[in-house]
Amino acid sequence: MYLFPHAAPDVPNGPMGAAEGQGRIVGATTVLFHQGDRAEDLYEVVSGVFRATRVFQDGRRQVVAFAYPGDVIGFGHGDLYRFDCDALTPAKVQITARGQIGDAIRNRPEFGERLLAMAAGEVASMHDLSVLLCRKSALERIAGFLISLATRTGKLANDQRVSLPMCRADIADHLGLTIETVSRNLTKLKLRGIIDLPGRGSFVIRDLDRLQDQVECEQVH
Amino acid sequence: MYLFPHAAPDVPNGPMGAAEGQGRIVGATTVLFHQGDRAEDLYEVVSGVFRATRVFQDGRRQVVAFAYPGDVIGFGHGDLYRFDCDALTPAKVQITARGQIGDAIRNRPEFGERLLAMAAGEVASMHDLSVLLCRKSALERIAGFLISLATRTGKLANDQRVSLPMCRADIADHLGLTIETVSRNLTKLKLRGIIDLPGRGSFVIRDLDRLQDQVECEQVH
DNA sequence: CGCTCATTTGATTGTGGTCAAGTGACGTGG
DNA sequence: CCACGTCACTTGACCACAATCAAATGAGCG
Repeated sequence: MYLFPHAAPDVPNGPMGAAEGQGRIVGATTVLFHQGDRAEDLYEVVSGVFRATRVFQDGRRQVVAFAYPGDVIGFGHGDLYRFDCDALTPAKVQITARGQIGDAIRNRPEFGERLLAMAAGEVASMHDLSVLLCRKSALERIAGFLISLATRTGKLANDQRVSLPMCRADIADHLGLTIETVSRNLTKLKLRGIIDLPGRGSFVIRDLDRLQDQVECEQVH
Repeated sequence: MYLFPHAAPDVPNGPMGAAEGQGRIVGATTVLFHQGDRAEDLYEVVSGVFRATRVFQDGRRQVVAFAYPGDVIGFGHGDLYRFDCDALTPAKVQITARGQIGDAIRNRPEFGERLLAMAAGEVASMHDLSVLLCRKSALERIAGFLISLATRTGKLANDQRVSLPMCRADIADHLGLTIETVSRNLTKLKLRGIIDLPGRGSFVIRDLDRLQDQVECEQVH
């Protein structure tokens, strides 16, 4: 679909190349598209954070992913977008019409390779999400989530303030938990001195080793 | 990674095209590759069913996916495979060296487009998995799993016998449940007359409508 | 200040996990 | 052919963790 973590570093001109697309500045809460809209564009996040949400008939919600700079949104849909996407912060996106992609691949095959590599990264990140969702304890999921946020913002170290632009409900719907459980376990991590919660929109890792110990479900090999 | 459901119908020569690769027949329990092996090949499932498994330090296991004919395995890894993959049944696979992919894209850009479409399908199926894992009740997950199996084998109808080549432990590790819970809920569906369990390796949908009612978490729109 | 909304905290319930025993299918060897 | 062993699965009893219901606290803003 859309999330290509860490594509940015080696993609100075953006994954689409500098030629395509136009930068667009959007405010917080701006909706890029709705579930069911015709899927006409790809969006590369230049700055800010976006949220991809699926809503179900019974009111349940799943936050499929959060998109950070370097991630690409809009890939992996059919004719219609499969989820809502809106901005959690003021943001900037680079837009590429999907219709141009076929042409672009034909004209510059290396572009196709790059897209493919991004798709592979996307698949890998969905794997990680499914592992997170399979982890039994709420504490493990939350610790894993915090680590993934810190990693993606390049702040996986002690005493760095990491922005937490999504609300508890978003975290809960992302991890398959309730807001109460998220809150309780964040508090638990804080009481243990592992993290700090200096206010609404951020957290600080105080003891990275112990935070990683919570996520003991690391892969063998 | 690897799962491109329903790619087969419109891909008569296999996703790699008839030219590449060689068919290979393997027996049940054959291991295609291990987690950590150098990721050198793509495998297209021609017949049979494969299982992709991640194992964690603490012994927990996740069955990331089951691969059916038309699905492709080995995509979306970095240098190393990210999971084990073995056959659940006697099977046949079509092998393409990953090293040839770059060349193939450069020479035949439409090949790149096709791979990209497959990757998109793969991402979509991982979305579905994450929805399945987020669904609250065990019954919903199992009902959803049964429906997805029936769909992928083209037997989504009443009174059709659907093969169930994976054991309870595989299902449990795929859905984030325990074997006992899987067993109990299969029994529950059977007692309600929704499915039949005519023996080890298969099930029969007796009341498709009610089975789908169990999975009421359908998407809006 | 007082409203609203997000978050936290508390009390209770319920689903699914855990531990344990029992059943059934299948294969082998006496 | 049947006894036995093994393995997968089922069933049962109990318990823990997270969901639910409910109330309190805190932050942001008019």
